[in-house]
Amino acid sequence: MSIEEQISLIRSRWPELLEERKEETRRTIETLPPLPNDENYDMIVLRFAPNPDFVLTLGNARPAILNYAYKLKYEKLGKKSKFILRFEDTDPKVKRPFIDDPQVRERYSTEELLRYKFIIDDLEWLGIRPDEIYVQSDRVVEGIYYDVAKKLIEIGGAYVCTCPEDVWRRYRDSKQPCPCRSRSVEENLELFEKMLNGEFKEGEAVVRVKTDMAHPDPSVRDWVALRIVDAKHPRLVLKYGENTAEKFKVWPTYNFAVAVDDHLMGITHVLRAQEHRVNTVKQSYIFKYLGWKQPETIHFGRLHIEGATLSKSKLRELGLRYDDPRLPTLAGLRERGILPEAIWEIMLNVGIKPSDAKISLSNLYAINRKYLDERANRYLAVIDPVLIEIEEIDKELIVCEIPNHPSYPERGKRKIELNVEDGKVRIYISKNDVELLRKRRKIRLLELMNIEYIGEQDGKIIARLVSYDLDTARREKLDIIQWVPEKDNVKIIVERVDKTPLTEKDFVKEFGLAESELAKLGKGNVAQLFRYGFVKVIDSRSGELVLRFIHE
RNA sequence: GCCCCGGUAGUAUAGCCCGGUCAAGUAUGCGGGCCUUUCGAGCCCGUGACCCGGGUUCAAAUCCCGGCCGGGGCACCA
Repeated sequence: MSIEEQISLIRSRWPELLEERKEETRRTIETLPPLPNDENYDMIVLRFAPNPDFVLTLGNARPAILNYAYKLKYEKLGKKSKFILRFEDTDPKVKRPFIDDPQVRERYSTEELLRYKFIIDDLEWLGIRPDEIYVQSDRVVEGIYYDVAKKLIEIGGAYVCTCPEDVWRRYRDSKQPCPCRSRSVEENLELFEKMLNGEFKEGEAVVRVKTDMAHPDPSVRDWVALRIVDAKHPRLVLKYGENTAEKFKVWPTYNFAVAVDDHLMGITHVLRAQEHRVNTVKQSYIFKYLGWKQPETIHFGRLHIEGATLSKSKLRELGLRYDDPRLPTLAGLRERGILPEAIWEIMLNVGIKPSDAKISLSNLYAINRKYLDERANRYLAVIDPVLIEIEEIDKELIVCEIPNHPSYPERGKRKIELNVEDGKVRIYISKNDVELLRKRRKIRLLELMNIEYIGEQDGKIIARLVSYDLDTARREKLDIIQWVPEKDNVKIIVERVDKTPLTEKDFVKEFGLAESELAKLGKGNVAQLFRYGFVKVIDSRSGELVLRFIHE
């Protein structure tokens, strides 16, 4: 029955079913709740600000997609809107940029690494194209943060603190100001100049923002805006050479750089994870001192995925390639066969609510399957092949046709010819199905014929032809199984990753045979193997086809 | 320990701001059926949740208080 026929059947018999069905409430860009106070802005400016210390993970996809989704949403509503990509690479030591790793060096040119192309590629894959791109280490060289820091010192909003860290902590914990806090503006400017000139070593001087020494959260009390880091920034080394990189050792902290840049870039709305909640408070002091308008902020919960960590540092510790299909990096998911549409759907579905969300694998697969199903053609393949000889064939040659995709007949069919010798034809079936055949006795070979089990001889199964027609199989409710010709076939190796990330040291491999047509699919294409699952072609060079199992 | 933020079925989400139309919707999962030359897709049916206790109210998933549980932060990381 076609869908139309089914609907009309239901309509005639149970009309109330159709009428009472409530509308689906699937999340789309249109159904995202409006951003706070959006009417106060002529243009909505959003940003995604990753640290380029690794490629993007599924966790980063949430802020990336949500921010971009709002840009698209407001554009659709006829409002001007902008999406900025900003690389926050202001820690050359603890969070070194991921540009000197051999994995990226072999794939990207120096020019590309300076642009942190590996992240731009991840976004591109998601269909995200930033309107503007900034790199904070460039802005350090341009002196942007130093200028704002000077201004802040001049208006008495910041001071240079030369207390040793442990001494400062004691002041902080007892809510008392340290002696540095009362230094004159002139003194502070002079000391700051010395910091910039390299007259202090790491840890000897920092610029602190005057906040509130009695603030209930100790980390808010006179937080550090700039500090000295005794390491050459790898990106600056690559771009300008050792000597120049040597000169820039005063780096803004996250909160300072974010406050300055959010203002300078005209960001109107910040959508970020809830771990940044206190940072909004810290940053508010900068905005108040300088008379800037602080962006509207929305904090959403953290994202978890079943059976995997999304922590970049932990993922790096695994020592795998960043695009290993076992990894929940975007590059890994891409290799695995997960489609960007599926990631978008999940992120829009999870939305911007403040509670944490755990994505289950079965949910991810179900959504991905929906998109994969229409683009993956169907092929015959068997795992652990067992030869089966079918007797009593009454033809010289058997020709059958397999539809490329049962749901889309317009995609055509392909022919498979089987030679008959002495009234016998030989094919392979999966070891799994042998048991089925023994038990049920009769079985239908998909698009080929109905057979009956006779016995076993020299490791092969002996069966006989019952009939070719489908009606017999239907009438007798025969199981339908897939098969592969004895001669015209190709070896396959399927790599399976059922856990993300790895719990096994190696991939689980399954060996089998597929119809030779499958070998025509190029690397990177997806297929569905009948009664097995969706696979992606990862190598087809050596006569053996290497496939990656995506999911059922 | 201190400071924040959460808590709707296995999972995710809608509703909560502006209490009644919510004996709680949707997706996925799970169970069953139909359809189909796949264990895929599609269609149908079923399953299953408002953390607990008080309060306010004619009426609470929705408002208030307390508890419990979970998460995040407490860096010269981002």
